[in-house]
Amino acid sequence: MTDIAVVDRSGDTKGRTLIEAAYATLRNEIIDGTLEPGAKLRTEELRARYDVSGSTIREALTRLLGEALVTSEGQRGFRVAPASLDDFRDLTEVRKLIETEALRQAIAVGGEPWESEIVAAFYRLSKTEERLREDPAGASAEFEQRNRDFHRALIAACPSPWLHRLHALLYQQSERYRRLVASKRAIPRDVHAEHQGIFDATLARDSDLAVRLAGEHIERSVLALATLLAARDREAAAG
Amino acid sequence: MTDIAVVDRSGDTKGRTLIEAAYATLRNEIIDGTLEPGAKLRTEELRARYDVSGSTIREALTRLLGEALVTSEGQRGFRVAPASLDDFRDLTEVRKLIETEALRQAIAVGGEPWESEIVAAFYRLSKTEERLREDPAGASAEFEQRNRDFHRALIAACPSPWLHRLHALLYQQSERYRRLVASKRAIPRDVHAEHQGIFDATLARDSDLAVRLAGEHIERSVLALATLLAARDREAAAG
DNA sequence: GTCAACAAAAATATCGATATTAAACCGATT
DNA sequence: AATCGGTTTAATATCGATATTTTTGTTGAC
Repeated sequence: MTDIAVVDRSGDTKGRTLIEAAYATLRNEIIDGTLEPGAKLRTEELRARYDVSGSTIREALTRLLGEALVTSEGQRGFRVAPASLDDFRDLTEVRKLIETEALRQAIAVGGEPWESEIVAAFYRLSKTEERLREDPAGASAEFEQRNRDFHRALIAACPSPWLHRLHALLYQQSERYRRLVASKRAIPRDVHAEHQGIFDATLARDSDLAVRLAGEHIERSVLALATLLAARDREAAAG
Repeated sequence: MTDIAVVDRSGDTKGRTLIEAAYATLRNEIIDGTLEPGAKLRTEELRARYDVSGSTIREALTRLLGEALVTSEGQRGFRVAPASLDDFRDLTEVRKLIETEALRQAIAVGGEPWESEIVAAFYRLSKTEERLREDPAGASAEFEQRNRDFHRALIAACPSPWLHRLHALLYQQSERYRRLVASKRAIPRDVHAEHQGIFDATLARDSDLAVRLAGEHIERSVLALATLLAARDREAAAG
């Protein structure tokens, strides 16, 4: 006679089913770095932490397998997917390919509702960027959310479900790396100006320019991480 | 030591763990059409059929979720992913994008080992194509295998793990549609000639031509399915 | 000291049963 | 006839325990 008759909906962990809840929590913790790349994911430990059964955890982990956020080897359990600069470089190139194609298609067919959604998303993002300048730590989660919304709004009019699916997959992957950079206060970038450029070009229906700017925007994040890691290596060597 | 722990499991239904075995079998049955698009996947039924426990089936199904071969809705269980001409059209466009990019990169950096693997794969494929002409039903599984091997060999030298991953995902999806066409005896296509063209252009390192031919090759399968479905609709209307 | 063989110990994979939820049914009411 | 409520039935989601496999640790030989 345990007490859980109604699914506990505490915190950011939404999901009507227990598996979905565990899945969402786990995913967040992997993306925001709480669970570090390569870390072993013991079912017993997680089971205790989330207060659910082993099979429930197992199924949540299996889902993350499909999103390449965890790996699983034979009879040796699960781990958080490893992260490396090489992987990020590769990921970024492919994301650029997908995202720019989606953007091009969106610009080609998007109508007024699409445009106004972009305007709204850009406005919200800009507001959060201001807040971020005052309170870098506090507004960070909100910034990630709105950044994602803005990028999604840009390509929302792209008619290809598969492009959207792949984009979601790749974006999520890169979000993990981005947070790593953000948490370690990397070189300051004028992200707002970059967004503004993409925004203007998109609404002006200038495909080539929008695609070019978006591509550069995506690439810059790699540069940021590479610089960060290089600096860390130097520190490690010196200290 | 970089580890891509994704087991190859191409084709066969064996696997070290029961879950993997169930997963492989299920996947094959979905791809080859034994389990029809949209069909309900009751755990109890599958449990009995494969003689394993419910959770085992459940986990196998969850894996297929990540490959978009099954869908799952809230508390309403699993189904085989639906198939439609629209989906196939979309899928094909995106696959073209990925596969041609991978091919371009492979041609740019591939060395002699890559070339010789292509020659070997092309030879094997050609042999099977001959056999297929005599025994259309019997050699079909082998043809699928070798066709896949050939396409994979073409892009094997592409250095991007993410492109390979996406390609595998999309290729698998389209394989399901292709088998549908094959089983219904569609309009005859000179697939061999198409393969020959891609083969020649690739070994000649003519990126633009190879990419163009590969793109057309991929597109033709859509045409085949569209024609087939149109014919079926006419029959249904008439009969 | 290194290695191998083997015995605990830990972790994973798998099971069968139970609790929860959605679907099917069915009669009463408008 | 169609719709609404409540009841039964079927299916799913979840659990806790067991069977297997991997990892760890120890001892004895070389």
